[in-house]
Amino acid sequence: MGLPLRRSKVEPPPPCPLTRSLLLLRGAWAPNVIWALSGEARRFGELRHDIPKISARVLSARLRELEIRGLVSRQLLDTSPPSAEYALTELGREMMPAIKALVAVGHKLPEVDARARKPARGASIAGRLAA
Amino acid sequence: MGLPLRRSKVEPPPPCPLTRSLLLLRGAWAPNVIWALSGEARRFGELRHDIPKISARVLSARLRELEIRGLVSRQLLDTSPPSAEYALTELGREMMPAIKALVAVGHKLPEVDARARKPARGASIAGRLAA
DNA sequence: CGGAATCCCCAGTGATACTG
DNA sequence: CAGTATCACTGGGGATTCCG
Repeated sequence: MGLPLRRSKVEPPPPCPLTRSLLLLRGAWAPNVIWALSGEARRFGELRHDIPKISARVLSARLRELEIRGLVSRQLLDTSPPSAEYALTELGREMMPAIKALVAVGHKLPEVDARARKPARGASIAGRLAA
Repeated sequence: MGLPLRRSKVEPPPPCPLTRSLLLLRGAWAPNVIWALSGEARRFGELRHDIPKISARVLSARLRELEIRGLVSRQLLDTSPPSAEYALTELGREMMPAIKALVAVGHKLPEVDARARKPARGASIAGRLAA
């Protein structure tokens, strides 16, 4: 799979129906970027400000990926100094209801520490749930 | 390294409304696991068979995490040899419509190579879209 | 059979500096 | 302001092995 150069040695999981849409939400910062764009169009610098701690490198990468995947549009503004404006595409706006449905269910989830992925030795599930 | 400086261990991104639900879909195999459970209850070995190539280690980790997060229930069956049965909880079933909405939008997405995240030098976006 | 412990690798991210 | 180049590090995941 892949462009001529640099194939990944790590074989990806077989795709499931969810795969296509989840590709958009992959990456630690993708959700924040999409959410920040769910309102009105934003410029690069605005996004950096809206999403504290995100690095320019990652923001740039996620925006470019979302653009390639058809969720985000990029418009170079002929201003001085130059600026760029990002917005959700039609497809991007179509996806928002699905996203919001997910958010709604998320609110009903029990609060669990992120470390749930890294089970402490000897700690029982009950213990972690009770904490 | 010198002294035990508690160097920042990859600070997680600030949470956004999506974060909570996306924690469930994190990990390369989580979508497959959830999808495999969306029908009827399955045993550990059945899941390994349903999800080709998944390692026991990862399947176990994802199931445990989903259990902790309240999406999946685990029932130890008192059989011989011992077996375990996994199923979506009430909350898990509540999440399925949201998931399916996401799947529906996914079908409308343009087919883009997974390598979109690793832009090749000099290759234009248009070029990758046309490919 | 269901799962935990160990070892290793690499894709994604952060930090910083630099360019247009 | 809007990105890109380079380096270093981390932890998720694969493979294998061992346990109840």
